[in-house]
Amino acid sequence: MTESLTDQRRLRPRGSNLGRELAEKLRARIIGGEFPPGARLPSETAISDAYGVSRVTVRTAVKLLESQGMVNVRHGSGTYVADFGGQVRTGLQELRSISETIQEMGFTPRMERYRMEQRPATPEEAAKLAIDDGTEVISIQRAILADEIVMAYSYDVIPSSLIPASHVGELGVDSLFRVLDQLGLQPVRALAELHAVNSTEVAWGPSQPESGLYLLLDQVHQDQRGAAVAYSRTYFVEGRFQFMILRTR
Amino acid sequence: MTESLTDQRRLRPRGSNLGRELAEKLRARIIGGEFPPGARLPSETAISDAYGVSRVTVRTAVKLLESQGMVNVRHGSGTYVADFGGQVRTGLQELRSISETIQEMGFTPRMERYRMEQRPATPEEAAKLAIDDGTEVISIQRAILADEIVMAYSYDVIPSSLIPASHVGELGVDSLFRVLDQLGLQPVRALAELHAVNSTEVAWGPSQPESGLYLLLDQVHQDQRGAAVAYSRTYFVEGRFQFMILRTR
DNA sequence: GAGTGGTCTAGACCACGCA
DNA sequence: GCGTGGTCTAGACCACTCA
Repeated sequence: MTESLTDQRRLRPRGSNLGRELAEKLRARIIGGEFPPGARLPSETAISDAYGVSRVTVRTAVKLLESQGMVNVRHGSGTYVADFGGQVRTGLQELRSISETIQEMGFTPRMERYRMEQRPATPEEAAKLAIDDGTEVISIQRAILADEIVMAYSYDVIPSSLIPASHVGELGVDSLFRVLDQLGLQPVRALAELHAVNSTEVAWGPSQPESGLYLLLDQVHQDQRGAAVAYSRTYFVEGRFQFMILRTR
Repeated sequence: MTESLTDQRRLRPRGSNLGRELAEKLRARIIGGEFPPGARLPSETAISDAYGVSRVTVRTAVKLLESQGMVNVRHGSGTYVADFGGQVRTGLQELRSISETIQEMGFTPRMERYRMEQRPATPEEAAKLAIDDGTEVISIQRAILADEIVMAYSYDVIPSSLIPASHVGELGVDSLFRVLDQLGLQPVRALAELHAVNSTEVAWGPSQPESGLYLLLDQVHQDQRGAAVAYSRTYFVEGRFQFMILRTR
């Protein structure tokens, strides 16, 4: 391996780090089929040598993959690729763009904006966003697709004051994360609530899921200073998106 | 600080580590009022000196506290005690007994065993528990109540070999965690999958929830060695139990 | 016993905030 | 400009698995 990760340090995108990058590369190799489910990854020292990074860095990468349910680590034995049956799978505790997640699992993400309007915040939205009742917000309804199949319907609310007119057009078309990122409002944490929902009023348009069964992720996104930047209710169509979480004591 | 954490290495309980211990000590000082909400903790180097551990270890401790919503870390400024308003908010990412959680929310937990049998594992169960097809397992169906209201219906499977006959009677009556703990099989991690479920076949007995809507926590509990000790499918009645999770980048 | 992951250290340099 | 947290390294030793 002649290409060292550290050489590219200056070119790295924001919010990235060597561990994260290494995790991406390993994930790509896993999805690419080089390491099929059940296969053992090279040892941590071997990976460390191959990529020219320290073992500590390798370990942060492996831990990330583990928390995403991508691999299982067995002390004294090795790190093995998990069997996630080709489904989109993601670790809940890590805040990431849905589009990114879809892409990394080897599918093509797309947004479809259904409706967007500017209106006063409802009391509930105002409470979630910690703004005054009736403050102007931009409300967006969009569908999130992977390979043209709807993964989720999302209802997002953002205080209008955060979005300059020049960027409004991108909302609901591009990834919400990407838009916020460009404005320096990258969410770094989200306080999320989980619910099961059964309703025919969530979806719109053609090809609505038959069951009407969703996993609702009700979350407030916060920026680095702890300020609320967005309130999202994202309804994931049950069975199309796999949420997992590594719970530890 | 004369008492160095590293000196006690041999006395440390299993499954612990310096970072976790340090987090406990810091948490105790925070709860004890030494650092009230909004206060800044000593710098990482200062803590590292005071406790005789490396800064890397301090950072793992601080990260743990941050993931529990105990502190907010601000780059270039410091680490501040969060204002958690007296509320006990149990995050999903932390593995705890449901009974314990119910108790901490001020309710009285109770188990109601509906059915228990010993039988060969189904292929799916065997796969989850990493045992051979057809290995004998104990299957338990129980309801978990808080103040006599059903919070969840749980379907648990445990390899028979793990449970001595003397403890079988407690299964499904006492907290599963407590029973496993007594056998030295305390789960330290669980790989959980989340699903929305709508079914009338989950619940039993009288006073079944009308909606049939559940949040399913499908999880494999593992002990310290990574061995699967139990496979649980717990159906939480939607709306009666609140799951929160702090997602971070 | 060889090889794997688990833990920890000391030290370096970078990026950010704040006065 | 100084102090803070953010990242990364090289190396050490321990605990575990498996042949």
